[in-house]
Amino acid sequence: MNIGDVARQSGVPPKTIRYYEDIGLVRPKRSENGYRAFTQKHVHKLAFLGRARALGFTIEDCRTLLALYEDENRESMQVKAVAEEHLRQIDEKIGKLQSMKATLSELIDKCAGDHRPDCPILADLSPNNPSAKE
Amino acid sequence: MNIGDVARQSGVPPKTIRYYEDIGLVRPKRSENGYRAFTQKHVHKLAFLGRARALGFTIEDCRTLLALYEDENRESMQVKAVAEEHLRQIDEKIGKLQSMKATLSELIDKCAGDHRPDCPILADLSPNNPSAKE
DNA sequence: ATGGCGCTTCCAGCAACTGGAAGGTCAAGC
DNA sequence: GCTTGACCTTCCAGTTGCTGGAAGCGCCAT
Repeated sequence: MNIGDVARQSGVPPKTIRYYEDIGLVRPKRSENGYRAFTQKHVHKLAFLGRARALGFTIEDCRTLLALYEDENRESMQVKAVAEEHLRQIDEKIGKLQSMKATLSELIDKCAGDHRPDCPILADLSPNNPSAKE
Repeated sequence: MNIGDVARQSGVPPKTIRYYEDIGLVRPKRSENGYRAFTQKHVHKLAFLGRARALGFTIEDCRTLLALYEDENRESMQVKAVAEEHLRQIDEKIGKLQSMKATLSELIDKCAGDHRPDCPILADLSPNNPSAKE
């Protein structure tokens, strides 16, 4: 199977598949003509990767998950550990974003948004403002 | 003032200040010896940038905000517009992360996390799973 | 044989820094 | 006067995960 077919079947774009080969996530053989020769197994793997990435796992996480996926002797706690750590990272990101959102919303509320130059948003960003964190 | 002092006073690391000069956010003069010569105004600007970045504004947003900050004839609606657009982006990110979090939490809950290989997390990532989105 | 796709490689770029190497400067101490 | 060490300078590379584009083959149909 050529890269285009695999892309269609797995939902992972050709460019990305080549990149994944570069970093060793998939290792297709080559045909006589130099084309990458994929099997159904590769399609499978790539779809797996696509889903893991969609859940926000890093490439390194994906490498680990893929290895566990293919390891008959894995223990589900290994998988769970990776997922839990990832969940922590997500929570952290959400927390930061929500804190930004809170500040930003507040400032936006206070800003008249008219034709006058006075603006609480700029005032807050200004170092003259004593409400600086750190 | 040398870069180190400015870094201490503004909270922006020297490397970052040099980078900001590279991309034209600050334009310090140079001393005889080739050192960057900063003024209090630069400290001010850099602190402003530091805060804007901490609120998650992109560098391009920062460029815009800084220009508005220094423009006596700005209209607060211009600032507000930038902030509102940024808030939208943040909301979008939060939404995506929360959706990931929801899926991930669910899977983690379902996973025994023991010594057996069976794992709902891997099962969900597997393309054999019909619950695929997209 | 001529299109027009599809495949290949390699190089560059995105965002926003950050680390490190190689080297010049400056003030202090002996 | 010389060394030490903390600064400063520039430039290059790496981070994350692709994505776009150029140049150049292969393959199939007309």
